[in-house]
Amino acid sequence: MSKLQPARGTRDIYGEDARNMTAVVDTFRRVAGTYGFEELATPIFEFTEVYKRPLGEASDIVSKEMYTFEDRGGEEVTLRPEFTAGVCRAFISNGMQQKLPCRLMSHGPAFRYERPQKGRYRQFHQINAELLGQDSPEADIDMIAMAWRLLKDLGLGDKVMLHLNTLGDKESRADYRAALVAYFEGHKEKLSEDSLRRLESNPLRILDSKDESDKEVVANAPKLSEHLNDASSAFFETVKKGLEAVGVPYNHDERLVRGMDYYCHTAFEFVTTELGAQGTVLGGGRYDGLIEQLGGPAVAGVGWAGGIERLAMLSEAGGEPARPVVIMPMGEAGTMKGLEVAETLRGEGFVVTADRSGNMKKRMNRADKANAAFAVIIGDNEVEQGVVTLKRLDSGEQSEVAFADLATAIKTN
RNA sequence: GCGGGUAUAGCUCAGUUGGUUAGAGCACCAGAUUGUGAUUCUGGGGGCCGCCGGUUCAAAUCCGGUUACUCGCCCCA
Repeated sequence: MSKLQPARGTRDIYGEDARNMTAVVDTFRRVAGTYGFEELATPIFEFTEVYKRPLGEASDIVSKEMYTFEDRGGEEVTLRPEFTAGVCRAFISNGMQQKLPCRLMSHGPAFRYERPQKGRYRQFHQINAELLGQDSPEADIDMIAMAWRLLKDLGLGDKVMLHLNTLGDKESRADYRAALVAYFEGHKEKLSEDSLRRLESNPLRILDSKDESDKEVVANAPKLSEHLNDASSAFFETVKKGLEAVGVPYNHDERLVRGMDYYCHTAFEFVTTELGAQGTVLGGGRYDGLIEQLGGPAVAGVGWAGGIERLAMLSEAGGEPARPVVIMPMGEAGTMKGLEVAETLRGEGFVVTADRSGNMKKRMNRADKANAAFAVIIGDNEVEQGVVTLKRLDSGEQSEVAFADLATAIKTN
């Protein structure tokens, strides 16, 4: 057992995992591209202020979830825990409000100092899409439709379910929050210890508590849908109608909430039951107050982020790598000719590697393990005659082929 | 930060009521075949039994601690 391990909550990604994750990102790029999104790569760390300001000093998030450091120049910096704040900062920094709307896609690592679990790492990877500068419900529909198309393209149409809710506008939210707190205050004796704390810090979170006694209390709690003002319910109705129009199945989940108060209207999550407690595979919503809170103009925003590891685990979209052609030169002349032949074949689009060490048996053995389709043997005999010995590894049959005919012979075999 | 489970070879795992040189399969290396693989046969390398301490004549095995992994809780921007 080696003592050299990656740091807690981090891991090396290679082989099948790497292929699956790459496939998720490739699919994301292609799909988001068809919705007019362009790439924005922000730094993976920012001044701590960028992440801290929208959250409020005292929250658990700031105090125990962020990777925060003081750098050598004495600056407080934080490894990005999510994409949205950094994207909004980039939007402000680069004056992007000059050409609204902005459709921005990003992907890469993010960091949270948490206890690792299945599908939850300290360094994890996300795909992220933000649509800035559209405050109409149709923008929300576009975003959800795009997420749904991505999930379907990843083969997850049957494995995930869309949970949808509205948080209403500022006024509706404040109204509801007050009603909710009043209700829970009257049922304190039945609430769990955790929820009593939440009553102070984040009452909406009591709604998705996993405690059985809490669930009983929640069942009769006032509903947000009963506290929506006209504008808010009209907004939500449009979103629902739009989803039906574009064929995205959804489930109105009144317990789906967001804690931070820059969120408004649409909140959604695509959830699977196949990943234990970490069922959310992609989630997002509308955050019209965020950019202003960061010190920018009043620009509306709606976006989502998806966990690449979780999506990759479910979809296994990576497939197998292309089968290589392995060059096996024998002798000096063969080695030189082998270099030349390899380059020619690569130019034709083949995956070509060379195995120049060991006896023929070893080389064949390695070629077999590499899942090679062909072995190309080039010895002194072959060089003299201007041919190679081409062996098809699946059948074991082999024949001599002129240099000039090699690419064609491989293609047609 | 809090609770449960697990820790034996590169991987997956056996290992009896504590008992003498700790096993298997797969993988790896070599040979049978010095220019022909995947099948077969023969042989081989590899383990401080996570770590530290305790009980005992004796610990992979029992006890305590610790670390890592894992499942859940908190949190989830």
